[in-house]
This record gives sequence, C-alpha cells and structure tokens, in this order.
Amino acid sequence: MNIKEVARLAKVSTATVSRTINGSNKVTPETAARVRKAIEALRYYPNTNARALGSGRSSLYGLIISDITNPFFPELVKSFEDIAVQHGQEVLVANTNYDPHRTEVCVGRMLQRKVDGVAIMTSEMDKHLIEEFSHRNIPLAFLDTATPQRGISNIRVNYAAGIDAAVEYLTELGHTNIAFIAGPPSLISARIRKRAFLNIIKRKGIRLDDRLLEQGNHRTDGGHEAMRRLLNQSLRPTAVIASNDLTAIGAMGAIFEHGLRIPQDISLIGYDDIELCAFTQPALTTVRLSRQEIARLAFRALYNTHQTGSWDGAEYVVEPNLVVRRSTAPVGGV
Amino acid sequence: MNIKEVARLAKVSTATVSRTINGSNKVTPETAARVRKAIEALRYYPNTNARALGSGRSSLYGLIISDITNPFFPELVKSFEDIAVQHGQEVLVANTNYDPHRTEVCVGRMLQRKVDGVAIMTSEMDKHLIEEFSHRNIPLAFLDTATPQRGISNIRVNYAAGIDAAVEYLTELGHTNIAFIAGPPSLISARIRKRAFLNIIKRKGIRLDDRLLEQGNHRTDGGHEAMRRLLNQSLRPTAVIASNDLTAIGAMGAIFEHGLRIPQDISLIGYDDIELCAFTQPALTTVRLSRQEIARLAFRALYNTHQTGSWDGAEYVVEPNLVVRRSTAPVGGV
DNA sequence: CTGTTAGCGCTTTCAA
DNA sequence: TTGAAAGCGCTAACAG
Repeated sequence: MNIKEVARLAKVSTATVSRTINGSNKVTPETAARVRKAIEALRYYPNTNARALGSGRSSLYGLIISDITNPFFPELVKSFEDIAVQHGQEVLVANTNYDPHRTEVCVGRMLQRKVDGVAIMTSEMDKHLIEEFSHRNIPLAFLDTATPQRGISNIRVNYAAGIDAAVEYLTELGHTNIAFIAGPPSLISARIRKRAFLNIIKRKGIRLDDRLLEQGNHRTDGGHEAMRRLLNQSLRPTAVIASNDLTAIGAMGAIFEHGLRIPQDISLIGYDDIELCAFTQPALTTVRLSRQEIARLAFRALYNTHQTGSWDGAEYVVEPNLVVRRSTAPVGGV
Repeated sequence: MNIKEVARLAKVSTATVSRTINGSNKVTPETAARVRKAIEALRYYPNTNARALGSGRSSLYGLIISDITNPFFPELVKSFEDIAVQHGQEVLVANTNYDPHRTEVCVGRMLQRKVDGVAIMTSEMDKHLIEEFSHRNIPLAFLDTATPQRGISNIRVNYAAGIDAAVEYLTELGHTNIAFIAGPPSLISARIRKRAFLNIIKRKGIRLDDRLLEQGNHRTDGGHEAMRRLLNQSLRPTAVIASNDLTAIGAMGAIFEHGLRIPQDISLIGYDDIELCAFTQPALTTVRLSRQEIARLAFRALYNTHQTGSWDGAEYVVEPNLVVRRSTAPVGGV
C-alpha cells in the first residue's frame, strides 16, 4: 500500500497524489477529489519516514524534560503538543530521568530523527550535547538555563516577581517572621528564588534571621525535614514560603505533626502551582508558574527561528502570579 | 553528513558502515573499529527515517493515552518507555484528550509512522479505528476494553479483587454502613467496580441500602457533590469507598465542610493510588493499581506478538492491592 | 495543471 | 568478510 497504488487507482501520477496530500494549489479540484477517493478506498496513509526523507523536512520538534512523573511537566507537555499540532508539527518527547547517560540517548534520538528544533526544559544539559545541536543548526529553546545567542532562545521566568508577590502579600497580612525553605543550591532556579527572598526581605526592612532560613531539596521529604528544624528552634515563624510546592506540602505535614494549624498558627506559601495545590487540606496558596505560557513561548521561539530563518536567539519572560487559597491568613490567625 | 561520508573516511563501503551500526557479526573487529572512529570523528548519527524506510522496520511502538495530565498516566508512560528502551524500541506517545477527532489523528500518526504495535490505554476507541490497525497486522494491547483475538491482547485489571479487599478491610474494622460512590456508567471499569461492590456486599450479608449508593464522575467535583448528597440524607455511612481517588479526594472536602473528621467519623477509601493519595490530609487509604505492571504487561503482549509472530492474543491479569494509610479507622473512631 | 524522473540515506540481496 | 547496486516510498525540479 503506497503512493503508487493510489496513483494507479486514481489514474494520475504519483506526483499528483503527493501534491494532493500536501495541499498544493496546482491540482484541479476534480483531480484532487479523485485522488482523495482513492486514498479513502485504499485506506492509504502516507509513510512519514519516506516523506521526511524525500523532503528533507521532519516537521518534528523535540521536547526534552526531566521526568514525566514530576508534576511540573505533564501540563507543559500537553500545552506544547497542542500548539505544535496547531502548527502542523509533531512532537517527540524524551525523559532524561535526571540521568546524564539517558540524556545523551535522548539527544541522540532527536538527532537521528532530524528534529527541526528542540525545547530543553531540564536544568541539566551538557555543553557538548548542546554543541551537537548548534553544530547542525537546530534551534534550541531553554527554560532559564541559557543566554540567548545564535539559534538559542531562552524562556526566563521572573522568579523574583513571584517571591516578591508572596512576601508582599504576607506583610500585608501582618507577618514579619517569615521563613524561607530554599531548594537545592545546585538548581539555578532555586538559587534565584532564594536570592529574591533575601532581597525583598531586606528591601522591606524586615528583620532577617538565619534561623528562618532553611534548605530542602524540592521534594516533600526535604520540606518535611526543613520544617521540622524550623519548628524546633527558638524563633517561631508565623509564615513560611517554600521554594516549590512539593516542599510546601512536605512542610504541611511537619506543621500538623507539631500540633499547629494552617493558616491559624502558620501561613504557608508554595511555588509553581502544581495540580496538587488545589487538593491539599487546606488548599495551598502558591505562586503560579504557567506551564502553558512556558510551552507557548518555547514553541514560538523554535518556530520563529525555524520558519523565518532569523537566527538571533531571543529571551522571553514569563511572569508568575500569586494564587491565594486557604493556607494563608492574617498573623495571629484572626 | 551521511553514511557515504563515513564510508569514505573509513575507507569501506556504505554496506559495511551499515553493518557496523547494526552490530552485524560479519564485520572484522578491526574494520568495525575503523568505522566507529569515523562515526565519532564526523559526529555521525544515522537517519532514522532512512533506516526505517530501507529496512521496513520502525522499531517504534505507539502508546495511546487519554490525557497526560490525568495523574493515572505519567507513571504508565514512564514505565512503558523504560521497558521499550530496554528492548531497543522507541515509543510514540499520543494523547486523545478524550476527543474522538483527536483520537483519529493519533491513530493516523501511528499508521503513518508504521509503528510495530500499539498499546491503547484509553477507554474510548472506535471499532473502525481498531480495524485500521488489525487490517495492517499491527498488534494491539488494550487495557480492560478488549477480548483477546488475533493480534489483540488485553490487560485485564481484576477490579473486583480490589473492591473486595477494601470492603473486607472495612468490615474487619467493624463498619457495616458502607457507602459507595460510583464512577460514570459510561466507563466500563467504573461499572465493574460498582458491580463488584454490590456483589461483595451481598456476599458478606451486609445490608445494602440505596441511600448508600451515589454516583460521581471520577473527578473531584463529582466526588464532592456525591458526598454531600450522602451526608444530607437520613442514613449516615461510617465508611465510604470511592470508585477512584479523585472522587475520594473530592469527597474528603465535603466531609470536612460538613464538620466531620476523617477517619474518626468517617473512613474513606479510594481506588487507583495516584500520587496525590500520599499527600492528602489524612493520607488516603486506597486500592493500588500498579501502572508499572500494566505497562510491563502491555509491552510484553506487543513484543511477544511482534517478535514471535504468534498472533494469538492473550489476556494478562493485574491484581490490585490495598494500601492502608490514614483515612481509615475502626468504626466509632476508636 | 500534470507527468517524468532523479534523488533523499539507508538496508540488503547478490557476487566476489 | 566486503562491495556494488537495487530498492524502500515519497518529494521536487523540470518539462510539457
């Protein structure tokens, strides 16, 4: 079952079939109709491999993520795919599983399939692997981790704005003993969040006490531990900001175990707004980081570069916003 | 950059390069080494499209799911991919978004890429689309929704066993007023769970009261509504089993809003064991449905058929198991 | 508007 | 063990 059979049945050349499939406007409507009927009749589906090979275009974009079971990614993947499909492109998703070797395998797959561009949404990616892409003029879009340059765009999240909003909100509620549970220092985005916290605290003239600064690992266990340490020292915070939602959720457990209530005794704010946040008890106030917007921008960055052929990488900025739920209240639990 | 260049640099024919890449044993180690060196030097990656076209093999399996943001799927996808990669196969994941049109598009993509087999993990899939695969001798693996036949395997979840375990556990805790919140009747797996509940209740000689039977929609809102109805009538249940976890989580909110405590006033059990369950307050007791096992079996079903060429579809059974957390307690909240 | 034909990059007989 | 060459199914000049 191939293009030849269709051509034979429709009594045209393979070229005409090809043109019909690709929506060329130089095919008489009648001819096209005949071809389409033949396609239906034979249940013909054009061979993508042959198409890509013959045309030199893959119409395929790569999307590299760390781990699909990390709640941050599914929505990102979905949004990216939706947009890609709208633009007649397909998406090849690859999980690195945070594993350098596996990452290399992923990159290899992308290269072998001749993708037209790759969105790299992981924080870890070796220089030499990036070189592999650039070397072949494959546009790249990063999340936070790159500086724009030839063929490379960056989606920058204005993390600081989110932290600022959280602190502003808490101070409006009267909080002054605000603790922060940072993420792993190896993660650039975690470092930025922490620095942003320190900055806004200083800017607002709030006392900054070392005892109110803890470190987690962006997982629930780390949040739990950190919160426990925070509760077992002399200075009790009235509010806590966590570097991400999982940390906050881990902290939640520690707070309850300590016999305290949220938000009456302690207000809690997370970061990212993963789905979970709406389902915790109480629902978690958090800083929303729109995966849809990230996906949209990443795709656009790639698409622009690839279509217009203008190879100046650009930087796109995503602004987070505070989502107030039930885990925050005025100090003193009024 | 193609196989010819590599051949030239290594001073062999393209056939030899091809053989080396494919690990043929009829290449002298020395020759192979020379070829590999050339590949390295040129940073050569074989073109997958050309390979598939030339060989007629795609080494690609399709995985069709409803929606990657549905918490049931990410782990399934990950496990499936892991196994596939271990077997030297790639995976093409497609979301139907519960949309018949989009489903058709997904199937088309699979067909166009000449997949070697497809795991269909959605509940909705038109007969004629299935025909499209069978017609081309593409092995299929379904989750629950098929009866084994030529080229078609089925992964059957023993839902009833899970429901039985839940009810057994609750009766051991002394519960006799056990309510059930069913899923949408359009879903075969939801119907099975409900029937299983009715059966075990009867078998154990527990009074079955219509007032203890409600219906949700497998989402949190449905669970919330159903639970509210359950609480606003004359017969108060001391325990509730929900058809899936999201339903249970929705019910949780309704219970709290009604001023009741979990598990002291009402015990609650979910189904599926999505990640969320461990994070609710209290953590949700539920029936675990191993996505890893489903993925493993689905892949094996496809792989067996495709490799051995034995086209008898088989049925594989997955046994769920009860995961006891903090949302269940003896009746009376002892 | 349609057909002819030469590739696209790799695999795989068939010969040597 | 290696090489030459004929496809795989489609696209895209080019010619008409």
